[in-house]
Amino acid sequence: MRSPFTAQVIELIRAIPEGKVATYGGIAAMAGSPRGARQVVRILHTCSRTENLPWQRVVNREGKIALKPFQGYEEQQAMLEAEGIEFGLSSTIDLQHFLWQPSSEEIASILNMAERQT
DNA sequence: CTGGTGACTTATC
DNA sequence: AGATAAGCCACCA
Repeated sequence: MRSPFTAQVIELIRAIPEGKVATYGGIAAMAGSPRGARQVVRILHTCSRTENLPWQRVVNREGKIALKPFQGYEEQQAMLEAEGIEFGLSSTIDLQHFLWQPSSEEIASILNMAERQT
């Protein structure tokens, strides 16, 4: 049994389309907790393996990979590039082009889906 | 209950 | 641009 917030975050991450990325804070905000970026981190830690999450599509607010080089940075970059996401000179993703920005209706639909799963 | 912990974010220098 | 500090909050021991 997960908290509603956790279930919502998981569904939101699952809903990130291929070729797009989302930010930690953005996911948290969609799940109703604008300051909950660290919760998203924790959920990725605990659920990325077991929940089949596209964890590579979550980056920090600068559009950069948050992982340390020894934690899988290269793996993440490779997966994103394979989806068509481009990295700039300083390994930065252009959020203007690649940030996932669902409509409020989409978000509501996803959150609804999370609710059904409990 | 208390304190520690993050793949974060914001403010400040 | 880079470093530092403080804020953040659900979870866990």
